[in-house]
Amino acid sequence: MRGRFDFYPPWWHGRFKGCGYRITVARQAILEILSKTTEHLSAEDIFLAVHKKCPNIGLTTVYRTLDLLVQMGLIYKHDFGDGRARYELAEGPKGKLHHHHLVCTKCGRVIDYTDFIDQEIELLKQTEKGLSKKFNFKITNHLIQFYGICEQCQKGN
Amino acid sequence: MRGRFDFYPPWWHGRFKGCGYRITVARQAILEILSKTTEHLSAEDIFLAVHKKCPNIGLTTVYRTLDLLVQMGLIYKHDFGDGRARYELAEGPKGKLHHHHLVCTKCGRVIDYTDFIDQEIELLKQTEKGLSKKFNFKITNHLIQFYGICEQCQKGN
DNA sequence: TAAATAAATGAAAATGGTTTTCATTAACAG
DNA sequence: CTGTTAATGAAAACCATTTTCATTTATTTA
Repeated sequence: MRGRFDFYPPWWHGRFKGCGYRITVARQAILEILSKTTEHLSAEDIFLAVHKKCPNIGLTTVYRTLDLLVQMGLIYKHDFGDGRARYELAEGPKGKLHHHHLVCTKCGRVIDYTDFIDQEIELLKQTEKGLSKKFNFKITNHLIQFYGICEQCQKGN
Repeated sequence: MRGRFDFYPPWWHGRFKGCGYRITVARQAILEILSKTTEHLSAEDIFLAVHKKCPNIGLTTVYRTLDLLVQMGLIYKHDFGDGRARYELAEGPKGKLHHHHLVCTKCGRVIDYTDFIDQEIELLKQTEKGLSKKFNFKITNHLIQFYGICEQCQKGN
């Protein structure tokens, strides 16, 4: 049975129209993949997932689409130090909790956490203010990440 | 005129000996370059600088030496998002102030800052403790970085 | 001090994620 | 439906970094 909103176009259509971008099969497929996972997918991950449904979509298009989505602010591009970029939906129609990441340096697992975010934000705000003033540096962004060994890797192997 | 300590081997010799590593011309040259700059040099920067004095030292050796130095904890390897790793001496014989970085997303300039570090460290400590407990994650490292536009880039160009 | 040995090195090739090129296809305004 | 132009796919290019392998060199041993 169809949900109540299935007759309306996906929420991101407006964003595309507003920017003059075309809504293509590839772009819809890629956004669909990203909106159906909580993982941090690499370009290749996304390519493989998209490929199952649309085998004619190439890796190049995946990269180009991801760049576009990052530039539009629809997704985040992360570097967890494993030599490949990872992507994550920035927000859904309902919005999404701001979070930071715990990265396991052994298996590469990434854990999102929202705890302590308030304190972090507070500190960041103060630091940003101080640094902006002292160095006359206009801060637009920050990166906080913790590295270590996850539960699983501490136990077996 | 020679300084008082020029007759003693450089302070890192002990570290090498202790680990069973050999003290070679290339390693000394690379460490010398790194200890004479406050900049965040890329492997190629270092290769070029070393090349002036010792044209026979190859880029491969620079990469290998940098890996070794990182592993020994003598230098830090940073990723400021410009597609190449950057290296910085971790500490001198007198030690070095712990600092974080402000990265200009326009020109790539990196500013070290030590201000607010105490508060940051305090927050990090608390956060690490909380996260370790909640996720049973053994945190070994963290990354804090601010991005924005530097003074020069705000003005001209 | 000279020979032995194992680590370190240089040059060239390989790797691998990402970007560019260019001819073709498809979205969508009219 | 048709023309315009953005979007695309395939292949090649890119570029920082790593690997291979034969040679050199720092250090050990005799």
